Amino acid sequence: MDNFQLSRVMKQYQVTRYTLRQALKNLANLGYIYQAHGSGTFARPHHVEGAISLQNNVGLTAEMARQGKIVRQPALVNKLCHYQRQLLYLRARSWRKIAELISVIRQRTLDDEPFLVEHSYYLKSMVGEIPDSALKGSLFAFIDQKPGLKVGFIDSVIECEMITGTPAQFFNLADGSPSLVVRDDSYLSSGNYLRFQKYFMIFRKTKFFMLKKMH
Amino acid sequence: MDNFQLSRVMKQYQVTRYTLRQALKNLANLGYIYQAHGSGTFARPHHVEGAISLQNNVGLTAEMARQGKIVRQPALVNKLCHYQRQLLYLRARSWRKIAELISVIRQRTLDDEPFLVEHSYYLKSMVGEIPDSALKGSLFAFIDQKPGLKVGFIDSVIECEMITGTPAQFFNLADGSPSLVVRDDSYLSSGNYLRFQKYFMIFRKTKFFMLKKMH
DNA sequence: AAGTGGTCTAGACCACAAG
DNA sequence: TTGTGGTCTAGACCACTTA
Repeated sequence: MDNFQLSRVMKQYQVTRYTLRQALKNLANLGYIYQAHGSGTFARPHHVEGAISLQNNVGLTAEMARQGKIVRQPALVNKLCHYQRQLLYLRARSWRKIAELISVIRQRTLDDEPFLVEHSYYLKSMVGEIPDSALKGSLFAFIDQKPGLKVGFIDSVIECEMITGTPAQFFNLADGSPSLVVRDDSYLSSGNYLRFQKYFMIFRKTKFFMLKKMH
Repeated sequence: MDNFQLSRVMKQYQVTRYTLRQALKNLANLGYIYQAHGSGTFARPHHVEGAISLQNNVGLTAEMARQGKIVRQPALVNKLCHYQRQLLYLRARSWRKIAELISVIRQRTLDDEPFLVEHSYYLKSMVGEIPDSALKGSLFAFIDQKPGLKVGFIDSVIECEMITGTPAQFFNLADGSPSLVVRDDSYLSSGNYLRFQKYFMIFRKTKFFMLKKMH
């Protein structure tokens, strides 16, 4: 008579079925478990080795750290960081007016080998000035700590591009080599536009993972 | 006094807030609307032009058709379809035993130009024999119609690979050209393994889109 | 028949945003 | 203060799987 699992867990954690199902659904959407109608809820084998989950919300560094790999911003790179204001046409969705942007270019290594080049463009009206300490450390933490700057959702576009110039040099690749490119548009919880980013990733070391549930 | 929107919609469709919120959440997860805590629910501008949503569940053909583009399996390609049994080591997650597979190779065009090459490997114990009519038409429809073969979820891995041989020839590209590659592992609603697929996509015409919500 | 997942009603409290 | 989104309790019915 101890085999009804749901009731047991409900009692154990003192929650209703609704709450428990919300939690399980979140795990299912991330691919950690699956729910089979009529038979039960089951654990799933671990994810693809070395792949970056497109559904994670912990950031790239933490995502790779979970797999025992280290993403780092090498010391030499700090010299290359740009910190400048730009007056640009920002074309993001139906958003088409002149805005003052702050651009940041950073490079990162994976286990001390070249991994990605990140170009970020922040709306200055949103973030204000960015201190050097934030540039060298975690820009994510700097944004997150500012009141009213909670990122709500991000549009991502993934494609393959030929690279030249600085990214190619950082990767030790010839001009015209392919690269996986991710273009992100970040919005606040309020729906307001915050920034866009472009990640150039070294294609031989980059795999993206995602789970698709068929309604 | 007509400005309370949620109550109005609840009355209009005769549903409770729970049901309405489930529906809105589904739309939000697909990126069609966003919900801002305290202010309301808003429509979002249309998606990136020409991009393939990784979260769609309508199949590639319907996805592109929604954007006015036509994915087709050209007549000449049917001659190239393989239909053979193979005895292979199938390495899918913790699944590692000898299984009889049915392999299908198909090519597709986008607006009558080369677009992708699809390699599929079905567990014969699941699908049985596949008639020629299904190969030439919609394999998706054939699977879906068989009782007990409802696809529940799919693991996808996206990367960039150099291609040679048949895919390169179909794309009119030189050997060693880059290609976007998607590897899918499909599972039934019951959690049982069904098939794996590999899509080689012409990189200049391929963009993937997805929305990431930060809990 | 029993236990499960999927869906729904009805009602409640909190946090947040805007007038 | 009002209306919103986010979360939760309590209870219900249906569809599905398994014994």
